[in-house]
Amino acid sequence: MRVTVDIVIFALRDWELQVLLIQRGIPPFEGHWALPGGFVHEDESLEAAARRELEEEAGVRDLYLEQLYTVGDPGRDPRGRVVTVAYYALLTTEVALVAGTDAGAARWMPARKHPRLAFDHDRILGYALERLINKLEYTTVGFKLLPKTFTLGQLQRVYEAVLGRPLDKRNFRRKMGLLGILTPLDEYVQDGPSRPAQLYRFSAKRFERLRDKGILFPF
Amino acid sequence: MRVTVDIVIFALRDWELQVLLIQRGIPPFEGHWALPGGFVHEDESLEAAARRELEEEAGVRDLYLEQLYTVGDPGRDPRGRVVTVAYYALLTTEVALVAGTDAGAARWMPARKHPRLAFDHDRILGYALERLINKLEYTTVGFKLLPKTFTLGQLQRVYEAVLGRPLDKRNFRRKMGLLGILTPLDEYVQDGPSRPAQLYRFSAKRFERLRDKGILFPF
DNA sequence: ACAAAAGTGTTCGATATACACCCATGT
DNA sequence: ACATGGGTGTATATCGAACACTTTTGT
Repeated sequence: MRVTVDIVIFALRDWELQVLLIQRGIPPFEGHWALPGGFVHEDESLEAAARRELEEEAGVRDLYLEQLYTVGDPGRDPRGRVVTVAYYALLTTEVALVAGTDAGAARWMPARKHPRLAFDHDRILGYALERLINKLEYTTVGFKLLPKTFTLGQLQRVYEAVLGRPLDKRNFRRKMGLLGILTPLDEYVQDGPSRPAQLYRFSAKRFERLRDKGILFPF
Repeated sequence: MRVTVDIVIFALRDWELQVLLIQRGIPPFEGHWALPGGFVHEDESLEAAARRELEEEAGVRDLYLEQLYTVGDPGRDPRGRVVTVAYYALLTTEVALVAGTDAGAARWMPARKHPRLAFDHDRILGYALERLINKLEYTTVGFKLLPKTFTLGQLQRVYEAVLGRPLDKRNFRRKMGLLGILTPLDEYVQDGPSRPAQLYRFSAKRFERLRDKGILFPF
C-alpha cells in the first residue's frame, strides 16, 4: 500500500487567502490542478515527508505545518491503492512572495474560488479551510500568516481574509489587547497616504503563561 | 508500507469513562495492553477496516466512529514501517455491556488510569481523550454514549464522566433546555429509591435546523 | 423518618456586539 | 483640501457561574 502526503499551502496575498496549486503534467488528471504532494519515503516520518515536498515543490522551509486528515478509499487514485495523509501549512506574507516561483506549474489561487481539483482534493481543501477558520478563533494560527512584526490593521486583515467577513476595528483591538499577547514596539510603518501604524509582535511567553493557567484554550 | 487502523473504544461503564484494551499475545510488546486494531485490506476503505476490527475484536457494530490522527514515524513498530490511522469510537451503555466479552484478552479499563500501553498507544489514547472532551462542548457526541432515551441525570453523568469534573445540575439543565434539542417523552424511569425521572430523546431534526442557521457549531 | 435522586430561578460578573468620531500623513 | 488608514470608548445584550430548597419515592 502506498502512502503519500498532500499539503494545502495557505498564504495571504494581496490580503486574500490563497492556496498554492500544481498543474499536473502526467495522467491521471493530466492538466488538472492539484495539491502539492508526493510519496513518503521508507525512512522518513510523515511530517518530514511533508516538509520535503514543501521544499521541493514550493521552495519554502520553516513554516507552520499541521496534520489534517487521512483519506484512503480504494479507487480514489486510478493507479492503485493510495493512502494520503493531508497536511495544511501556513506561510508568512514575505515567504509567500517567493514560494512556488521555481516550479513552472505552480500557481497561487484564491482559497474560496479555484478550479476543480484532481482526485478528492476539493474535499481536502474544503476541510482545511474549515479547520483553519475554527482554529483561528481559539488558537494563535493567525499570527503564522504574518511576519514577526505587524500592525494591528494587518492582523485584522488576516482575520477578515480567513473568516471571510469584516470585523469591527474597535472590538477587534480590544479583544487582542485583553488577551495580552501582543507586545508593542517603538517602531511605526506606513503604507500609503495615512497615519503611520505602530508595529507589534506576538508574545509567545505571555501566551504560554495564559494557556497554562487555563485562561486560553489548548492547542 | 503497511497501513493499520487502531481504535480507541470509549464507553461509560458504572458512570465512568472507560476504554477497551487488548492484551497482546505475541511479540513485540507481548503481554502488554494495546489498542485494538489491525491491517487495512487492499480493497476496503480506512473506515471500513476500523469497523471490521471493531466487530472482530469487540463484537460491536453500528456505533459512532471518527478519525483521530495518523502516526507513522519510522521505528514506532520494531517489525518495520507501519503507518497507523487512529480512530475513536463511542459505544452506548447497553452495547458496552456485551462488548469485548468474546475475545478473552479484551478488558475495559478507566480511560484516565490504565497501564502503560504498547507502541505509542499512550499518546493516541491521550489525544483521543482530549478530542472527546473538546467535542463534547460544541457537538452532540455526548448523546452517542447513551441509549436512544435517557434521563437528564444520566445525560449529566455522561458529561461529568467525560469532562472529569462535576457540573451544576441547574445550569446543566437550563443549557440543555435552551438548546432545544431534547424531546421529553411521557415515560418515567426509576433507579433506586428516589423520584422517577422523565425520559428524553435527542432530537436530531431540531439540531440540524439550529446548525444550519448557524446557531450551533459545525461538526 | 430518612435516604436518594428529581426538579426548579435568581443574581452577578464576564464577554460579545453595535456604533462614530478625530488623528496623522501623502498627494 | 481631501483621501486613506490609524487610533480610541460607551452602552446593551447575552452567556456562564454560583448558589438552596421542595418533591417523589423506596426502605
